[in-house]
Amino acid sequence: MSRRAGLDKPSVVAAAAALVNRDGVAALSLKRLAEELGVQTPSLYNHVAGLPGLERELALLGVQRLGDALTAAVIGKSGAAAVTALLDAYRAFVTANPGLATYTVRPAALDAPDDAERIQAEARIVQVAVAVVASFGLAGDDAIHAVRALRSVAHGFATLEAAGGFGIPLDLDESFRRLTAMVNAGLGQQAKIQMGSGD
Amino acid sequence: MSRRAGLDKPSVVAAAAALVNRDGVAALSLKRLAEELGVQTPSLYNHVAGLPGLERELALLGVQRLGDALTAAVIGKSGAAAVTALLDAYRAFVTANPGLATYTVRPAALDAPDDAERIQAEARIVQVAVAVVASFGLAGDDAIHAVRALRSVAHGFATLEAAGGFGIPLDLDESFRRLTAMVNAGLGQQAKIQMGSGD
DNA sequence: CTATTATACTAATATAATTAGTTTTGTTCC
DNA sequence: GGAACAAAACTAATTATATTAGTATAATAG
Repeated sequence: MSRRAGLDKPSVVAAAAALVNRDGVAALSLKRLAEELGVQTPSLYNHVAGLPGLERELALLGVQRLGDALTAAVIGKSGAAAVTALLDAYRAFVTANPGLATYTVRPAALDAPDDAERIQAEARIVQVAVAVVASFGLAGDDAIHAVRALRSVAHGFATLEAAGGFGIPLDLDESFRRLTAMVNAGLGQQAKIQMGSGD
Repeated sequence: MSRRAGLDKPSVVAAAAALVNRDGVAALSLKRLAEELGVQTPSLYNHVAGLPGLERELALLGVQRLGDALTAAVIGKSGAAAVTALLDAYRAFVTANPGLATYTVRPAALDAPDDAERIQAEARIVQVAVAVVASFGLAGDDAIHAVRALRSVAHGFATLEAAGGFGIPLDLDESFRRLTAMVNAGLGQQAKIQMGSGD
């Protein structure tokens, strides 16, 4: 039994992510995390800058992983297929990482305007979404409005689902399919209007 | 300067609600709340059952106020006008009460299945939403799917907006108008399908 | 006016975050 | 292989908060 636990920043952050995904963000404490890692609480300060620093790392990890998932989901797709894949991937990410997903909501720009790494990771997600709506024929302000709609729908449904907010025993997949269809129809309508205005 | 601060449960909960709306739910502590009320921390235990009890009261207050707002918004309306009013009222509530709204997400049934007061307040909101989609011509499972869509859209947009999640300087009201129009179009489509299946 | 209750208090305990300073382990360089 | 260095863990101590127990005082009912 060596005195070295063999920790480093990634392993500490990964353990914290597992903790918040399992027991919720309210359950995160350095004490508890240290116990799970078989180490004394102050030892964690060798790897993360206290609780605020750990939360920053969780936010970065969450945004990066979400960006990876969304990017992978839409590769080679366009139009309605891309929108459907994007929404499904967002929902799947939140379902699989309910704790981590919580940290992806508040933009870095508000609390840490100098955190280029986080801001860049967030920008990548917006870029993916913009590309998806572009493949639908939307550009400019229309594209931004459309991205906001996509994000609202995906975030709203997935967050409520993860929080256990849909109590009635009726197929959630079907609810999400219908919501996705509604979004695709709405974006198609928008795209038609936009093309018409180009004359 | 009397020794009595004149507190009671409603005033303590109201002060806590103001605190979380102003500074966020993470800023809520009995210490801080007691300071704002000009009292020592343990005195709060005469009015609420510690921090967990206070959070329960905030959840109840939030769900009741949200129910009031939604009910008032849709009185005398039906169809698309009712849906629009419902979504607008939800968004306005979250904007005006970002902290309190946080406590309305997780259903009481999960943590406190015996808390009849909270569960009833939550049921009232569902009833209002069901009535709105019924006025649109939706019933049964279709109504439940529609209510989930409404809630996802409203919750998603309003939560992201309140969290400052929409960074790009483009009119948020216009984004919400388009999202609302999309929902109304989608529900209208659903209603048409449902009527057709009745033959 | 007295008895009762409610409200606020002080004192004490427990848990968690954080800082400071120390020890031990692993690595690098000669 | 041994010395020097850096990294990672530790112990000890401080601070902040929640909570409980027990006490005193103000408001109120009879």
